[in-house]
Amino acid sequence: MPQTRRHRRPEARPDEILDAALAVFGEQGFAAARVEDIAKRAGLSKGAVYLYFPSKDAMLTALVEQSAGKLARAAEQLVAIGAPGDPESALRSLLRMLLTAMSDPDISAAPRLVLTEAGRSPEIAAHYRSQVLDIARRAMAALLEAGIASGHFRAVDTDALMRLMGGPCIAHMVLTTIFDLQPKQITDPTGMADALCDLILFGLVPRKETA
Amino acid sequence: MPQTRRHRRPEARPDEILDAALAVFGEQGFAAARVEDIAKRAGLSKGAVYLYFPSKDAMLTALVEQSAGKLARAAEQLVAIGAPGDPESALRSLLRMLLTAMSDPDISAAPRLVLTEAGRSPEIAAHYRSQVLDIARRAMAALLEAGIASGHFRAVDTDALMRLMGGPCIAHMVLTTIFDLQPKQITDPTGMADALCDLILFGLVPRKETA
DNA sequence: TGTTACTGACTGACCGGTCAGTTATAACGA
DNA sequence: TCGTTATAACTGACCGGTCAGTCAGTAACA
Repeated sequence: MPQTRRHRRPEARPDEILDAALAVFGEQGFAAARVEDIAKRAGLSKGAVYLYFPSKDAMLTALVEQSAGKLARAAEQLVAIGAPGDPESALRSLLRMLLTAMSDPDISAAPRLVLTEAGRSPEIAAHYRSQVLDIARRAMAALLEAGIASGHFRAVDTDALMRLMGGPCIAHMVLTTIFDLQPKQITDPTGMADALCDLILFGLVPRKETA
Repeated sequence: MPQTRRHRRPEARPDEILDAALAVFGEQGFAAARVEDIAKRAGLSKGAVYLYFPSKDAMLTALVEQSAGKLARAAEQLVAIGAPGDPESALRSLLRMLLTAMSDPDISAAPRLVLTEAGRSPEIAAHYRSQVLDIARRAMAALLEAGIASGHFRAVDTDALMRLMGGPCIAHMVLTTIFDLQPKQITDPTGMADALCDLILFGLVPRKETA
């Protein structure tokens, strides 16, 4: 008798299958991924997978939904962080959190998958847009407006700021995980976040006021 | 007799096929794209495509190589732009050029394809990295170092700056073409480039020196 | 004995790649 | 000018492999 019992926690199957699916989709892309490989990785046969999901497409949808939910919750926390009267450190926390997340292959796998599959599937794009991007944008807008109101920030365009903050996070993910281009000097994500934060706050041009 | 002559410029076929391939790969992704659809779009039958390319993979490779060549040449021009003693406007030109390119679906189609397929194909990733990213990084490093040497810029990390400048361009491409998220206030790419440039140069925190 | 969870052989559709055959044009000779 | 031959360019039916999805059967429990 094998030590792994067959009837052990069948209610955990969907999540186990989704974990496996995320790994395989991430490695091969959705179209090239084989359902049998996902099943193998989850310790099941192909047929068993179809007891829990009606189709391969449904696995991708469930995966995206799950990951969008997690990120949406994280984004809401960030809105809460933006509440106190120190927008500069709120911005720093936000960047640190985002870059740390993007540096972790386990966390960034789902967004990366969305990035590569959203072009092919409008509903995935729309879902992610409404569940993640819009929320992130609102969080940033709140942070920015609070900063402007308190005089800490200049009055700049929200979309420009969204691209300036979100862009480096996407770039970091793309450069590190897809092109294997590691930063030379700054190796940890927190350091990179701080360097970016410093640039975003104080700009490239030196200030004459200080000393 | 049909007005389209069969023997009309057969030497143009490879480029016509690549144009069609770029469109179809861009819409469906490489794996899901059908060679027959590419052939149809190029006004040929499937068999004819195989007179010019040995395999579907070869089409993708040729496509990436072609586009990488174009971008590499553009990047070299940008190094030349960085030469004069005004690094601020060089940076502005660079950002304008990149964002304008990323806003044009015809131009951004190839980088977008690389973005979605590089994860699955190490050789594409390596090729693009060496032919495009490394050159872009060198161009930015040259620009930054000139700016620092002349006292126009603070001494910041090259990789951080690369992410800060390249990131918004990638973000712009991803947000506009994949998620269909247009900026609210700033609609043209030049305006967005200028807004970003202003932020990158002068930062979010207001300066006390001026008035 | 019944039920739940699962297996893996199988089916059918799809698609990359091949190739025997077709067509349009050119080249040539009378 | 008109057959005849040669050939470059192309077609589309077909082959073979792959894989999503099915289902009859099996093993492990209660």
